[in-house]
Amino acid sequence: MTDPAGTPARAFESIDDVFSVLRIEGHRVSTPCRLVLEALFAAEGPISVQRIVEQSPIPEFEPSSAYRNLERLESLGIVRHVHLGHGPSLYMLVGSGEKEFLLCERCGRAASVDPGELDAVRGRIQRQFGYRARFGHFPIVGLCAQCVAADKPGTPA
Amino acid sequence: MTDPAGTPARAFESIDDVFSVLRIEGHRVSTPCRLVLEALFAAEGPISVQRIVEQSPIPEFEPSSAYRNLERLESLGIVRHVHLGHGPSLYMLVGSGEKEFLLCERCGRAASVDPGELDAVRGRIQRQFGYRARFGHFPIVGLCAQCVAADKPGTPA
DNA sequence: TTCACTATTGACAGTAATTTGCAACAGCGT
DNA sequence: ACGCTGTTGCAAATTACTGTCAATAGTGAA
Repeated sequence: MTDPAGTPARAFESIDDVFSVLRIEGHRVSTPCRLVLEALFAAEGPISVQRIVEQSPIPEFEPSSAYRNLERLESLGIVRHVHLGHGPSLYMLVGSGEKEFLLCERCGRAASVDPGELDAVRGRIQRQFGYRARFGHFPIVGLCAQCVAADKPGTPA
Repeated sequence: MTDPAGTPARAFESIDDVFSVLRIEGHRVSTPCRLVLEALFAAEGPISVQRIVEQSPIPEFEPSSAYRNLERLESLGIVRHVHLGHGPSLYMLVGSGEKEFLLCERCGRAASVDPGELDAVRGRIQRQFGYRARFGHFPIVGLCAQCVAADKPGTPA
């Protein structure tokens, strides 16, 4: 909902939906491609290339192939990635529950929320600066409630 | 203004102020240390280690020394760094105009604003999620006014 | 001013996350 | 089943750092 002239944002019900799209677009559905998508469909949240590769049953599955597949899937609007802190990029399927992220720079915990929840924040930023903020690629970074509390003078660390 | 139990946030008028603090804290003012600070004082905005090193007149000045000095200066609250996009960390002096950043993920331009300008946004985020957001380390990322306009249906790319 | 102590350096190797080059291989339309 | 060419595995390259260590050079004291 509300995706003006952006990514298609179609939701894929199953892996086979994605395979169809890939073939229609003239791509091949290879084993690494399949493995990447299986990992993404199985994952709870955003996952790293390392996780994708090491949980695969085929030992010769290379990170470079995972990167190449993810890159293509991303260019087709099927996958996107988020940068949570200093670690590697984390990949997830588009459409299956759009999320935006708040990251605590102290404890490292990331909270994911539905985009609607950030519309007020986004609205204020757009009115004030003309920016349309997206917290799905780079999160909102700061201190979470717990770390804010731990920071308060009078509260011992 | 408003720095509850955080970094000292003293402003350094000159390089020599910094040198004094370093010596008082028991550190030595070496040539690389001097070069790093000169680069930071001369810079218009946040700069990379690469820029610091390659604009130095001493050819044997190593990036690793720059990193070590920046790390210490940062731990003393004299320097901080920001991540603008996928490139290397960018370093700047603390105190000489606290800034927070808005980054356009399309055109790559970063706008810097005074923290006060983001207080309304920050307040809303804190009330809604309990997070105290800081956009001085990771920026607000989205589309700037120009790129939003270019994105509008009816406006050719 | 010289001395000695040791923080800091240059040089270089190491690491993590990717990216690139290329010959061999394997999807897929026919 | 065939063959075209998109993809792969493998290896080497790249980028942004981080770690090691003997040599050097700031600093306070003599």
